[in-house]
Amino acid sequence: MPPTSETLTAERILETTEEVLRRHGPAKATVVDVARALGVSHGSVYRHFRTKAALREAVTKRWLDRTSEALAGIVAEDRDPEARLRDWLRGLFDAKRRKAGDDPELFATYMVLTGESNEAVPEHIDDLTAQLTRIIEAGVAAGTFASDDPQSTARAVFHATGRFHDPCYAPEWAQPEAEADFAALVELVVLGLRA
Amino acid sequence: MPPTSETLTAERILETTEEVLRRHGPAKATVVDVARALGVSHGSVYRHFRTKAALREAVTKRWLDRTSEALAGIVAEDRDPEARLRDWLRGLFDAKRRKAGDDPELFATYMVLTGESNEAVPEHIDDLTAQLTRIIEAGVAAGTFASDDPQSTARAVFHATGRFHDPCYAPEWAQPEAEADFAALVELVVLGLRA
DNA sequence: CAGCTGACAGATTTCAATATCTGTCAGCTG
DNA sequence: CAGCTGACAGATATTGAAATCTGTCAGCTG
Repeated sequence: MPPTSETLTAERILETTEEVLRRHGPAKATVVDVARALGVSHGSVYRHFRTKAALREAVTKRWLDRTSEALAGIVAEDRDPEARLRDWLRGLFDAKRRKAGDDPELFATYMVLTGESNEAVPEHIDDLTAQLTRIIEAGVAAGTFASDDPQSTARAVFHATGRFHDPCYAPEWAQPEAEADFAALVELVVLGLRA
Repeated sequence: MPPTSETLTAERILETTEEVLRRHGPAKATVVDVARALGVSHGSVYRHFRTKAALREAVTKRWLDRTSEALAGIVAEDRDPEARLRDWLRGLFDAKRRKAGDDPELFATYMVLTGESNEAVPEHIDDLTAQLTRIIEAGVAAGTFASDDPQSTARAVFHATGRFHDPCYAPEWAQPEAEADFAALVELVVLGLRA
């Protein structure tokens, strides 16, 4: 829990809200709980976030952004685009699977939060498809990928691999055939992209 | 509603259960309701179905099988495998989208039912991937598709197109970009299959 | 006076009493 | 006597009263 004597900042509220969500779950985590954990009145929390929904959405955005940032490194590298695409898809799958497997309750909590939020998820998907677009553009430039519209192709690749990053499939990720299915799907997608 | 004077048969119970589910929804449709609609005591329903869950699962299976049967025709045709694959994927997408769009409440009801059932959905998926496998095998035989393991490739195609047949994406099917996204995804998949 | 508090109204959630449902079975009926 | 009925026990769902929460704001405090 963060120290209670510093000035109250949006950042500290977000950290504490994450903590309260982890402890109480999405259904029982109240603004009053967050305020109590921070040692302030709940009115002070409303000074930084207009509504409870806005607070939850901000927490959700932070959580999603952590995944995007981890993958941004692969996009920025200067390597064979096909290898980067494979690593990027693998990185996304592993990150999601790890989150879902390591702490299923927390993952379920964020599933509820993303379901509530209208902005956070589309923004996250835009982030990710923008990254994919850059990799595919690099592949087209290098002559290894064929695409007359990298943005649309990136969407197609993102949709095609949904089974291995969309949270609604999280239960399947633990099954033994998941690895082979992932490999087969990536192979199909990469073949479809080749010039 | 079916006539009440005929002998009580599993088939009549299933029809009436569908009717009751359509009218009352999954949460409020009880075995007593079904028995009342049939003009019998609920004990008689339990003579044909051991539990309420078994009754619901049987209704779910019937519903899913109707989709499989509609697509089986395309598999059996004697045409260019690539064209059949395109038609099959289009047929699956259209069938699901129509079900979801025409009667959203009934679709939501069946989403609940499939969520309850442990057998029906995997069986349905096995049905569909078996159909896909036959089309891909035909393509390999004809030399238009490349695959060293049509069954695994069929799974990959099924997974790749999940966004356009998996009910968890039903809300997206009504959006204007769905058509273009579907076309782009089918193109990617077909390119990935070409010999 | 910028930032925090705490009382407040209306909305939401909890909880326990009450009603309904599931699944069984002894016995009725045609 | 094959098939159906309806009463029953335990499980589940509904209901409404009480408790809690959300969001506001007038006023306190450093």
